[in-house]
Amino acid sequence: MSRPPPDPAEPRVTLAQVARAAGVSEITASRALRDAANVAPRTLEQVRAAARALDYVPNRMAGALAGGASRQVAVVLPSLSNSVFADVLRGLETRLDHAGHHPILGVSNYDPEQEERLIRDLLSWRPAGIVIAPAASTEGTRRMLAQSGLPVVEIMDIDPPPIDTAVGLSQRAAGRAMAAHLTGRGYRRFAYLGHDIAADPRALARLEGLRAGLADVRARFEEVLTLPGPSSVPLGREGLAALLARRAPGGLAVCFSNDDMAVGAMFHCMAAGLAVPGDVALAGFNGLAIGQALPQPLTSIASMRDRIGAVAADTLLARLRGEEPARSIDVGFALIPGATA
Amino acid sequence: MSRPPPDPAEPRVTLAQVARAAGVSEITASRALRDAANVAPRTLEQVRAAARALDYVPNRMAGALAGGASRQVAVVLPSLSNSVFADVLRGLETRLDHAGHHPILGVSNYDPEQEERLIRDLLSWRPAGIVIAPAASTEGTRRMLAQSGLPVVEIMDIDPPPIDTAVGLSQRAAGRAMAAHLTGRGYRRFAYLGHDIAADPRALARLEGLRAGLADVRARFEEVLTLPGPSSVPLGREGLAALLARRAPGGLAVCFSNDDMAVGAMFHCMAAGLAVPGDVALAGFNGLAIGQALPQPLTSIASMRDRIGAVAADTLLARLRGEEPARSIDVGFALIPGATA
DNA sequence: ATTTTCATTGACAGCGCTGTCATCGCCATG
DNA sequence: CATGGCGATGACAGCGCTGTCAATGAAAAT
Repeated sequence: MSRPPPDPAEPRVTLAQVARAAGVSEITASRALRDAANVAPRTLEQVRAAARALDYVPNRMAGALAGGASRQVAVVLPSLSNSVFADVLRGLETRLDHAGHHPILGVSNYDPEQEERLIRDLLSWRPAGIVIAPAASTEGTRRMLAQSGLPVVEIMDIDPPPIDTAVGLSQRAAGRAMAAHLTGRGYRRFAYLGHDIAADPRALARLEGLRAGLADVRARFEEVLTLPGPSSVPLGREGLAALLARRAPGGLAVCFSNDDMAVGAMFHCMAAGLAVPGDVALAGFNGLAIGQALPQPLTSIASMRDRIGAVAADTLLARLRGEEPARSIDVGFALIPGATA
Repeated sequence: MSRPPPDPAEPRVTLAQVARAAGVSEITASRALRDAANVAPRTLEQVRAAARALDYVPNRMAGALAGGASRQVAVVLPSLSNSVFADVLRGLETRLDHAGHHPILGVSNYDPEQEERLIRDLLSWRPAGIVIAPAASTEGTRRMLAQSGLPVVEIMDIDPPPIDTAVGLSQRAAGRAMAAHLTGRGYRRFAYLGHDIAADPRALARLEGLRAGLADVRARFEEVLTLPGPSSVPLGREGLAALLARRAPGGLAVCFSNDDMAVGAMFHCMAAGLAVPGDVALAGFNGLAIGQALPQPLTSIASMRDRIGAVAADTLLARLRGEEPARSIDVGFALIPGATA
């Protein structure tokens, strides 16, 4: 059982070798392997055969350096802890891959400093563009992105003025829509339960939308509780337990920063024998599959995350082709009435 | 509201300009910005100041081409649909980032052809190494990886003979452990409910482990049901409903390919008024947070996914430093007794 | 038959950086 | 005071590829 030799003098096959084997010049081989235009069919075949025979793997770094665009796309996400950004990433990767592009990934953990450093690092790979779900970005970050001269697609929220292009939904409008739904159903007592909001500008925007919506009917949150740490099922479960230790349930509608929190809250109600929505009403956000598979489907707002990823990729690719897509693309959201509020 | 000028003649700052501004040669500037060794403190400061003043962003493609290693790591995952690989990716990214490396991501969708194409593509970026959670890999894939001369870390399962290095757990042993747990608790009727198994070699390995464990007490699955599509909460819910349309629940223990399926099944039981584990016992796999936050914690096996990602990264980095870590690293697993079986 | 056109091919330079080796002082040593 | 050693710096070449423009020859046009 010996490890394959680390191949210290690794003599990688180069384009020059392929060209020699095919009996043509380097540049002709290069063209044959790319455009295929302006190359005689016979030559084309020879070059392809030689490449195949030698197991040639092009060196795209050299290619990108020499002239072509890089075909790598920097992707900066604030988190991979719940499925939200995993969904976005999936949509992104699929579409980029189809176009022969690949994501270089960075996760900022909602830390503006880390985000800035990350962007600086990723930019040094000279990507063709950048897709970012911003944390509370620093001024330096914005300047760097603007000055990079690259297409920049900011995803998730379309309300803040984009540096270049935005793809997502109006987080604020989503918040308002949920508030309207809840007040429309007759609820008059409200609480908010979220993860650490300071770091997550979109959760904050939704909260503000909720507040604005409640204010429309002169209602307000009795309590806004934010817990440290990323949103998660256990956090929602613990959170609701803590909240209900202080507040009478009767007719209280609780809004969550994310479906996973709401699902955890639902579990608490099940375990504590509380009727939903009779004793407590629960409203989530994102329309995750898990919420819809609950015995009672969760009241939520579908956020079409894979769509955001896909559209972000398409928008970026369009800009790379020199087109001028809209500065701001609203992929919308949909209220899911569910049965928990 | 005008888009920032696409900067057609984008004159990016180069090392040469920094060197000129600092009044030193290119190579000295290069050294100052990297090693900092063998550079006079005064020169060092001048170069750094110049770089800062010019907003210099190094071009690592050129750097990698010229000599240094690439500091990009190809990462190939079969899916991002459930949190399993998102967790792994998170662990990977964190550790790689700390070491100044970045993942280039590819998702194979459990398709061997796509996986092979993906690897070919990613290899053309001349990464420093590759981390892969293999689908049912083709012979071509294995050859390509072996001949690449790069460190290759295969993650998730340590049973198949690794091309180079493996980090994960014994999927088969995990299956056996669960079987032993269930038979030990007295269950004698068993069923298996999974997602499309043909494409997922690890789920298959676990199933075989389960079978082997059951065989130890002369038991076997009454039914092995695999549903098309990736594992998900709704799929588990529908799946159990379908299964119980054919099988009497009384004392049946159902094993799932993943916790999300089991959680869906739990929801079905709640909705259908079935007692768990009285009428049906449920056993998942992976120890996802959601399963543990259920009113009754799910019987499962914790698979330490972020740990796998972190260890995979560390192993790769160690190989890049020229060390010789073990060929196979077992991060283990832990049975979670839970309360559903 | 002569000129024009076009498809095909190649020579050359250079992308931005780093490894290698040479050079230059300056200091400590005898 | 001569010598060796060493820290600091730079010249040069080249990583593997592609854009640009020129050269070639054969087909098309006159």
